[in-house]
Amino acid sequence: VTGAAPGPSSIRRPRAKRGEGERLRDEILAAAERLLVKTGDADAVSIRGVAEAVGCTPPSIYLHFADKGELLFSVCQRHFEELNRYTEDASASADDPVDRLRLMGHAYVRFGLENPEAYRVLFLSANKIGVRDFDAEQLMELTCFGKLVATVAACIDAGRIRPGDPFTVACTVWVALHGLVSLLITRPDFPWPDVDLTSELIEMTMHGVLT
Amino acid sequence: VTGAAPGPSSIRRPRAKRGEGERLRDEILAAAERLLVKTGDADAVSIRGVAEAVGCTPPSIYLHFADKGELLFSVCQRHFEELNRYTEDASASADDPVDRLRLMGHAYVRFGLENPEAYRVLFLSANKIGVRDFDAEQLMELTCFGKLVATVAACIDAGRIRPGDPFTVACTVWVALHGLVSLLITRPDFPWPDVDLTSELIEMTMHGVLT
DNA sequence: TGTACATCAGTGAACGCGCGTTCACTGATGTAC
DNA sequence: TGTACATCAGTGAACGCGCGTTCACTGATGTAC
Repeated sequence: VTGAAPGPSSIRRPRAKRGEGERLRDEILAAAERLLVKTGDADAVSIRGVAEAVGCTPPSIYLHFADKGELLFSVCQRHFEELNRYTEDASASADDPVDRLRLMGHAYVRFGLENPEAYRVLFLSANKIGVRDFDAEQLMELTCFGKLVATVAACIDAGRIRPGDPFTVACTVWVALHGLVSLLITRPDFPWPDVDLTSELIEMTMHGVLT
Repeated sequence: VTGAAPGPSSIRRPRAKRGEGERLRDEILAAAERLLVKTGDADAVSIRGVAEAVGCTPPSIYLHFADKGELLFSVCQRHFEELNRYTEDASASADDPVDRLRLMGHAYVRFGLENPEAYRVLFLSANKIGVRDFDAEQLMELTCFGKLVATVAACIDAGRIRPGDPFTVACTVWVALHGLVSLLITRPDFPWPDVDLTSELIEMTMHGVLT
């Protein structure tokens, strides 16, 4: 009633110096990521919302991204890199391939539970982020699936996992882990048992796969 | 250019007879279900879209549903009933509890792959369908999870599955199956191996769990 | 050293669109007297 | 049998909103001569 703020919470950021136009690009990406994580829904992130969060106007975003799809695609790439960091760190800390497999599983689940909205965007929403898709090759690399296959192969070579196609085995392992993360995220209201379900599942998977 | 149709493809349905007002309710539900299955996205189903599909006007929908959330909630209930039919049929055809478990798993996956958009709505989207939630008790019943727990318990009693809490074991089994369905649905572009991954996963799960 | 010009980093206003929902209404059908 | 009235099953028009995107522009900073 007392007419406090002029518009919405529109704090204008200062215009970048001559050579620093790319700085806005980073700020847009960061803001889009924040909003995506906050809402967990690509549809809920709007160009206008991002612009307001950054403190610029909507058209400015088109100086750095062709359209909304390209913006969201870039955000996803960042999330994938974060996931890679999780599993990379985990697998680096063990020499035994079976231990490494276990640790990677735990790291994967931990990434999902600590970044549920990011996980939702990466694996739970339709793969059309805007118009753009990730192709098969990109997916292989980005989802750290390559590392998983290699680790499984090492286990098989060492005679620790029953002989079989490493790729297929890696798929079943990934599938099981993904099921856990996605259900814990989308159905937090389900009366989950009061045990460490992650360990429970990983041990079940291990037992199902080991020699 | 030749001005054929008057509005959009607006074919008006005839008004119901005096006592048959409830018929529109069914038609709305059916149309909403069709649209939901076609788009696979609750956000993409609009009151106006449903109205046009039915052949009535948007306000008519409010004669039968309080708001959009209530409409979508009702559609979900129908899908859950369909899922129950799948698993019911499958489990009825085997006496051995382990066989029954296997069959239920296959039926669950089959439901998901044959009704991907329904599955997406039930298990992949946020659990806020509009404003309404399914509560824990409803979920237990609707997802046919109770049957799964009972079957697992039967397996344990028969000494076929390693001793443990049936509920927890059922969770890990569900989690694994869900992971398969959801990844096959959301990532059809992933270079899945050319094997029956469903059987592969179910056998892995069984091997991980059986005595 | 001065000035015209190019470029960079944006802005302001508007476009047309589809959305959920509300409101006042209409016309057919039944019922009471 | 006639008529006033209630109810049922809707409709038409409008509300205000947020959206992606485009267009013409602006003002500061650098560069060439």
